[in-house]
Amino acid sequence: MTTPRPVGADDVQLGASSGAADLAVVNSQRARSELSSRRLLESAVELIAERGYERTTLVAIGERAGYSRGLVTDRFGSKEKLLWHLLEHHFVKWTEDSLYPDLAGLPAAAALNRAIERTRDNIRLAPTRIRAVYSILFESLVLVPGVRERVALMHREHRASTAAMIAAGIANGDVPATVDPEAMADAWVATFRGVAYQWLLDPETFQIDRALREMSTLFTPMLTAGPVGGTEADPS
Amino acid sequence: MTTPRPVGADDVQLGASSGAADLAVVNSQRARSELSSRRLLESAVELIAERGYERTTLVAIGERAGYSRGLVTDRFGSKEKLLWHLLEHHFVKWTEDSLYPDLAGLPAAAALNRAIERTRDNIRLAPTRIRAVYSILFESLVLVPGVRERVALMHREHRASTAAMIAAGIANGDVPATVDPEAMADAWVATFRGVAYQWLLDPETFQIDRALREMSTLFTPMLTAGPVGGTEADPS
DNA sequence: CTTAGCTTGTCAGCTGACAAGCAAGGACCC
DNA sequence: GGGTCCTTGCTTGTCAGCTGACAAGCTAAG
Repeated sequence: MTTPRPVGADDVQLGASSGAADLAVVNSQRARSELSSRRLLESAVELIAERGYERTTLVAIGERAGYSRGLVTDRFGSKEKLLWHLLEHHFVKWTEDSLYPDLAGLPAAAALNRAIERTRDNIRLAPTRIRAVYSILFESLVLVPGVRERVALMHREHRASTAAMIAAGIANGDVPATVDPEAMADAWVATFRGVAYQWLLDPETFQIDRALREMSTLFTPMLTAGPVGGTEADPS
Repeated sequence: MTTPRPVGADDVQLGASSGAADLAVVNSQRARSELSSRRLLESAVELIAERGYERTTLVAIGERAGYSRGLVTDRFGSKEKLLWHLLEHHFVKWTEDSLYPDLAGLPAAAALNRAIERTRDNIRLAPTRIRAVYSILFESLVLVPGVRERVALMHREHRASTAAMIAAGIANGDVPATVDPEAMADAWVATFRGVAYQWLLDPETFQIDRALREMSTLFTPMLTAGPVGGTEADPS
């Protein structure tokens, strides 16, 4: 038995598949374990995207990755630790390291539109990963309490930072003073999650691009201090 | 063994607890079975609201209702059939028989505000039942495929009827012609679901009343053909 | 030879389903 | 009205399938 040596946050670059290197058999032990860890994570993400976390079996993860059923436990310690790894790595880290910096300094309306664009790009580029993330977010409602609390905290922070952004916009006149920052942040995050929910629920029928566009149509005027109270109804 | 005799849709009026009758021991067999069915459904709803469907055990349902573990299967046939019963009874039936008629004939903006009010009332009056329903909606993403398809269908219909309502509003001038009915319906349903999600996720912190109010603030102007493009910014 | 990577054997806990059985209700007959 | 017997409501015994965890062991790297 190998001592459970949890994969560090930066051991693995999931999604950045190094392509041909997979076959150029570098048999160094370090390389082997990195490869297998990456494959395990990929399998896990795929399976979670397909059927959620609870219905995903360690056996299934191992087999799809081309290994045995025991490797996941050996690598990550337990199934739940794997979940935490995915949660922190794919969601929290992405939000904090990639999304937030990208929005920094933008006026509120522009920032929210940028967030929409980023989401659309992500869905186009890595739909499986996004599905897996959202799957976990929704499933967290009925998982181990700890996970739900973590996700709840993420959302609290997300609402808070959105509200802060809107409040800043009010302070320097970009956003109408009639807006309630916290309430608006509630609605913003809600719409985002609801769009994701419907997409997961019914990928074939629900047109997520249209829905994201509509979000922009809906929120932009509310966050824009129009020249004189225009609904932008008549740009002709 | 008793032949599995599934409870008919109108055998049981869940929630309409007849109060004192519980103790006024009417030992008629018919009365006994109605009482036990009602109690079983109540327990199931409570437990699903607390921990979701999959983590709810037949043993737990029976025990909480004051019966044995075997009764649920005997009454409903299987755990999954119980789920279907709740789904059709609590959600579909409520929407079609109670909500839709209530909105009929109202202008779009008024109808949507009425839907918000109804939701708020429901949450105040029967929070547990509402939590259970939403729990099932979100959990359906990772349940037996059949359930998910049913829920997806419900949402398709819900979007369609919302879009139709908006389109009708455009036709008779209540709603600005710039609005895209389908896209608006997408966003509307999305916001509703996202508000519910955050409420389930974090009941203590998320202020659902505020969020519902903000939904109104957000959608009402978009669905109202203002006198002359007013954002309703200044009602003073 | 030592250690790391990975596999396989094995086990225990849980859960839903089903069948057999018990006790109380209720209809029918006298 | 009271006794008999069938029916209904409910319980308990039991089982099989699944799954995550752990330990021992094999193979190849170093």
